[in-house]
Amino acid sequence: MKLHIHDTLTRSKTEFVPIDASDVRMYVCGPTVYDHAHIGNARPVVVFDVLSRLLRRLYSKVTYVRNITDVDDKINARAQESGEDIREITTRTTDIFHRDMAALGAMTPDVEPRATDHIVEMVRMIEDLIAKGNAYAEEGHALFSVPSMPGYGQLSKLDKRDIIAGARVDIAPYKRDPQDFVLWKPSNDRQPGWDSPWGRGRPGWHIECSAMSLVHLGESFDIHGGGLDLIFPHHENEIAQSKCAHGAHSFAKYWMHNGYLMSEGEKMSKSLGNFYTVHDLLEEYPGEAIRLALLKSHYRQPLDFTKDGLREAKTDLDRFYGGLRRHTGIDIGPADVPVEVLSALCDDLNTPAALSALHKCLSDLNTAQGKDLKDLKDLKSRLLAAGQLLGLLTQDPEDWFKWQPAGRADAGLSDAEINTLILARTEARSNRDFAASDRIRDTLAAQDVVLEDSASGTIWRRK
RNA sequence: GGCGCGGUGGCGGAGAGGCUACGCAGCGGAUUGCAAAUCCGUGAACACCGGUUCGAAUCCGGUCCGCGCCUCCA
Repeated sequence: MKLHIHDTLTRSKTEFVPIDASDVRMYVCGPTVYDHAHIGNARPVVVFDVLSRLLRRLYSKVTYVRNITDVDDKINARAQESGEDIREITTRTTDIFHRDMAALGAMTPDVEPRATDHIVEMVRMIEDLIAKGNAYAEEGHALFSVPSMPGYGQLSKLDKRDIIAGARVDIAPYKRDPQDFVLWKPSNDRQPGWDSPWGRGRPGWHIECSAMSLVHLGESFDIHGGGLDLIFPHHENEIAQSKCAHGAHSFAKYWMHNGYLMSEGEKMSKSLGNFYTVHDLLEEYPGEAIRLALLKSHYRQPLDFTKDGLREAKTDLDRFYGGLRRHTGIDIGPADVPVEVLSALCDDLNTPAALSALHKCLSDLNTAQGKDLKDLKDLKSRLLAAGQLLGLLTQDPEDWFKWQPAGRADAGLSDAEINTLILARTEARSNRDFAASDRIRDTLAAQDVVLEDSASGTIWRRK
């Protein structure tokens, strides 16, 4: 099946044709590790995780690179405030990021390069740009000369006048042109720095991604992804650096950007305090519910992330896992992903349409009572295969229903206590003592434990 | 000011010139000791004003509302 994606360069949906079908290469901008990832950081991780899963289904080999930015002035500022060592901040934050993203069901990228491991390549690239006349050194800085690149501004569709008119600060004296941007800047003794032809310093923001994509994917690769907010200046400048260094036909063939996030109807901002970190949300909700809440809208649409939406996503998953739990005894076999799911994803990653098809799979399974075993096995296998492609429905239903929030003040009833109460209730029911039976059910309900009676016994779940 | 995105039923959210998804919630029914779960059925929408068209939620123009970006520092 042919994959179509929306390319930011042309602002239109186009057929995806890989440069090399035997190795599809994708680069996505990863986090700057100075603080916990918020839900806005999680969106591109989840979106491009789905894309990488889809690509792996369509092509024999995929190389997915997502970097860690561990040198940045925001990190330096954090170290200044807290007194914590920069290395400690970046290591600790990276570990938490890994755990949080794993909880969202995001697979580890094939390569996760760190900026500080690629300083040599960055310096080499800057030297190359200077040698080619696309950059210059001035007062300990190295700067990219924007007028040296004829097509600058193609990704963001900004022209020179707009960029200068929009500049929010006075133009630094070491710039030859107001649009020029920093490739390398000098560091003082308290700032991290590396020796370079321009003195001890550190890289500018954009050069790292140009250098890391070069090392791990080559001069040309297929897809470059990230959030909408990175189009300008970050991606525009990456294009400038890489194309000037390696030729007009080099660098990313397609650009994909996910839409921005709002939170509870307002734009996310620290002053409003409506800033959900993934880490905090995971204290209250299963990671899979967060993932589903993100995938319920199309990746390019604006998304208003709310607790209500999260609760709804959890309810959706209760239904899916409920269906699976009812068929626990049915083994699964190899199954094709339903064509509706695959075609939805191949249409520019239309996850809402794919989820709609996933619900159809569930209905098919739920209405299959009385059908023979082979049908049930097929239906269950198809549902799970479809879920797998979306990174959903990957856990044991029992684990899903027994999950309880880590952030809860009182731990509630243990599994064993619940089972004991259910046993007592079953005894009461067999004596037709429904008053006692209902009392026990009310007790459990007060602890957010819901019972379901069936011919084969009573099962329970936490709400 | 410049560039760009969006406004769909009570809610979430696809689609996109005639076939009007899907989910949650609601309502009616089946089932159940009663529930829960499940199943069956069901009402309900395309921000506003013009235009194009046999036909517009979908295309065009305008209005209103919400949001993003406008380098290096923050």
